[in-house]
Amino acid sequence: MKNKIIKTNHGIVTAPFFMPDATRGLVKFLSTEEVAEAGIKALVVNTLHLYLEPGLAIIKKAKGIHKFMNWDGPILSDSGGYQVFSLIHKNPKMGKITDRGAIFRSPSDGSEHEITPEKAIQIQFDLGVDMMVCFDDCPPNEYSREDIAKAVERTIRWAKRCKIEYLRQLKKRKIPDAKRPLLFGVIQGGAELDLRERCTKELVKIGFDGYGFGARHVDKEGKFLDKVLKFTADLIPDDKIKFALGVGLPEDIVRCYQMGWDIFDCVIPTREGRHGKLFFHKKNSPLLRGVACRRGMTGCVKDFYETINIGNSRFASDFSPINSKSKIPELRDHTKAYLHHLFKINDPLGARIASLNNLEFYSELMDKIKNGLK
RNA sequence: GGGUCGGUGGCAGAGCGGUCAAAUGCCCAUGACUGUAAAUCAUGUGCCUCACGGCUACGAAGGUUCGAAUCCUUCCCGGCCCA
Repeated sequence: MKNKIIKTNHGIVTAPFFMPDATRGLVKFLSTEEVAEAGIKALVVNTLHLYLEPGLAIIKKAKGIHKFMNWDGPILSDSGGYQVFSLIHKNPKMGKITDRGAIFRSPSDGSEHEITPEKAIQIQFDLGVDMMVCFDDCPPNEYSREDIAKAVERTIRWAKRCKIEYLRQLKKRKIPDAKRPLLFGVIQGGAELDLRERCTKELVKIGFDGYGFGARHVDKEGKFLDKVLKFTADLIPDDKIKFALGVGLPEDIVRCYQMGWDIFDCVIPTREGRHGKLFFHKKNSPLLRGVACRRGMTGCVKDFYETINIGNSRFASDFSPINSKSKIPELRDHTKAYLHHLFKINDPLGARIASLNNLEFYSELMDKIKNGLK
C-alpha cells in the first residue's frame, strides 16, 4: 500500500495522518505552537462553528483562518453537516432539514440560521482552508433503511450543488488550478452496503479530490463496522484521498488504515485528555518495534497501547514522569502525581498537558503505522 | 450574668412526630467519551450481607409517644444581642 502525498496550499503532507479537531478555531487548551510540538501536521476546523463565531467578517478581516488562528499548516474544514444533524436529531426543536438546506438554531444564543450546500462552500472559501467538505445529510445509522436511503439521495443532490458552487467560486475568485483547495464528498448509507455503494458511485461520477466516510463508523454498542468500512474504501478509486471522518480510537485508525483509509480526525485524544485519560504506547508494542500484526491489528490491539485515568487515586503519589520517552519536556519533567493534582483542583493546565500527551501519542501512532504497516 | 438563635452524614446545608440511612450541592471513588456546543456525562458513596434483611446514626444524657433528627428537661459547645 502506497502512502499518498497530499499537496495543499499550506504544505505537503504524507498520509496517513491524523488531524485533531480544532472545531472553533483552536485545539482546546492548546496553542498552535504546542499542537505542532506534539507532531501534528494538519487541523480540522468547522465551517458552522466559525460561521457563527467569530463570524466571517472577522475571519475575512484577519485574512483567513490560517492567519486568524496562527496555524501555517494544512487546514481542513468540515462542512457542518454532522453538527447540524446531530443538533437536530438530539432536539428536533433546534432545526429543520429540507431539500434546500438546513435551518437551525444556534445553541449559544438561539438565533436562527440557514445553511445550504452553496453557502457551506462559500463559507469554506471565505475561511481560506486547504481542504473542504461537501455539506451532507447525516442521519444516525439506527434510522430506518428508508430514511437512510433518502439521506443518501439528498447527499448526492447536495454534493452536485456543492461541486457546482465550488467551480463557480474558483472562477469568481480567480483561483488557478494549482492553488485550488481540495474538495471532498461524503459517503452516506449507514450500515447498508448497497446504499454505501450507490452513494460512492454517484459521488465519484461528480468527481472529488477525496471521499469521506460519513455518519458513524461504529454501531450503537460502539462496535466497529468492519464490513461497511472495508466495502466503502474499496469502492473509492485508489488515487483519491480516503478520509475516515471521526475515526477514532487508535485501533480503529489502524484498522481503517489497513483498509485503505488515508486521513483521520477525531476528538478522542483531546476530549479524553481533558477528561483525564492518557494514552501511552506499550513497552513491547508491535508498532514501536515496527512490526505489523499479520492478522490485522484487531487481534493484538490490546498489545500496542494502554490508557490511564490520571484522576484515579493511585496516581496521587506516583512521582514517575508522565512520559519519560516524550519529546516534549513538560511530559518528561512533570510527574503523574502533579498532573493528578492539577486534575483534582480542576486547573486547565492539567487538561493542557493531557491533551499534549495524547496528541503526541496519536502523532507517533501515525508514524508507526506509516512505517510499520506498509 | 441575662436573653436569643443554633449544633444533622468528609464539608456546606435541607428536613422539624411516622413514607428518614436522612433532600440538594460539593468532596471522594469508578466508568464513559469516536466528522467537539462534552473543562462534559453516568454510576456509587454509614456498617454487615450476593440478596432478603439486619445494625448503628442527626452534640450528650434522660424523658414523652405505638413511633423522635423532629416534642420536653438538664448538660456541653458555638453565633449574636444586652449588661
